[in-house]
Amino acid sequence: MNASDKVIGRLSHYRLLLSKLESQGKTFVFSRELAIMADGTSAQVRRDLMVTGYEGNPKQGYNVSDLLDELNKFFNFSRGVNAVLIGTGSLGRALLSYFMPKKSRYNIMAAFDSELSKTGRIIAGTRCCHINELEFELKSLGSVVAILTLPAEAAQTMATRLTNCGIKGILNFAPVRLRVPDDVYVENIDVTMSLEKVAFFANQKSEDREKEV
Amino acid sequence: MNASDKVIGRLSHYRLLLSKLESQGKTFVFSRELAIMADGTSAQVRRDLMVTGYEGNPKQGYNVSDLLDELNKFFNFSRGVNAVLIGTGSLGRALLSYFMPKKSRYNIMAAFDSELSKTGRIIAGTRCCHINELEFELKSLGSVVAILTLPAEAAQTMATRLTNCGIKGILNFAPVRLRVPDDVYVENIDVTMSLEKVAFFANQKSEDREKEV
DNA sequence: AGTTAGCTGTTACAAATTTCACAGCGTTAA
DNA sequence: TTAACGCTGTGAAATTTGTAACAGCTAACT
Repeated sequence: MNASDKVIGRLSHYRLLLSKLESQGKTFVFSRELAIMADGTSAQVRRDLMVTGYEGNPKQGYNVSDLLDELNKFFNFSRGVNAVLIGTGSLGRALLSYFMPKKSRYNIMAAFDSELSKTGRIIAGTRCCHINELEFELKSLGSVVAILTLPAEAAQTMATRLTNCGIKGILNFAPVRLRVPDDVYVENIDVTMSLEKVAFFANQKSEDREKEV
Repeated sequence: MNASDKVIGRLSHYRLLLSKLESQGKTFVFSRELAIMADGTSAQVRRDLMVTGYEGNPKQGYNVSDLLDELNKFFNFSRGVNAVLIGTGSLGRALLSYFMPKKSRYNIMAAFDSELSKTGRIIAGTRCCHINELEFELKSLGSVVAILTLPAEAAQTMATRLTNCGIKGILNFAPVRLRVPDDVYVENIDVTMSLEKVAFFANQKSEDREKEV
């Protein structure tokens, strides 16, 4: 099975929508309804769901709970998602509170920082270790993904260290494209770039409006 | 001129790379070099740069400063990017420090929150107003984009309020697809979805590796 | 001045992604 | 039981996005 990046992103979104619907007590949902919530088309929803193998019912649509189970199986998150976070600057700390350990399926097992003043503490329920202990800690943690919230200059070095430890997935907030082996997946979130995109298109839309008048 | 979302994103990235190169004293750069830094191909770089109209030199490549100027002109950020931020939770505050007012070209003019306890203060150099003052404040601020860092439940209501005020661009961190008029651009950053993508592909890559053996 | 090497700009091609369209099916209603 | 409706699953078309290839040019060298 090979699904593209985009399909996986949307499936994750459908998963979220379905869990909302389930908690609202809805038992069946049509592709069209999901499409509206996900800002897509019904054909796209159906096509995306094909990769999971789950089949809907021509009259009732999709069974919310069953499809949700199927997606959870598909994502294979039975034991939740385990991660480590590197860099406890303001963004790193914000993510630690965001994924605060409790009912969430996302567990940040440990945070790391190079500044001694920040280590040895608990931040938002997560223990913060010195970066020197990275390799040692990762050995006992097993399979995890890494969240990189550190300055651009330090990101590549850290990515290399992480891949050397066998890390296969990195969520990178540093505005740098990381060079990693083929068997490692990197997802970039570049807030500045996104903001510039928004500003650009906002500008453009304003200008379009002016022209029309 | 109509450039796609993706092209604009990459141009923004080139802009960042060029400003780094300029500060390093590099005067000329080849499409191939930019491609390596941006994790793309040289053809794509050249193709992307076509939309700006700037032309390079077949022997020396692109003049770093000139191309940077051209891109700044293209993005029309001469007076910087002005934004307001809605929601001063942990993520909102992290972004306020990230875009801390100083040499940055990104100015968060004001932050808003519905909790009275958080308003009337200065957070990371940005004054925080009560959400009731949104419409009033926006009038005096002129053209800005909005950054939404608030709970999913509140996002749609706020998006509607913002578009009613004439906002044309929204950077949305809430895990909801916003319904806005056609002349408003929305860029979504969904950290949870991105993390799930990373976890999924990391899983897959690990499995692929096991099969090969 | 003429030649050469190698990069750019751009067109043509290829791949990926989305949308269309419709056969087939399951439920409902008569 | 049968008929009808309307949704799903999916092959095929359309669109979008990325890649390849090459003519043309410019600096450097003879």
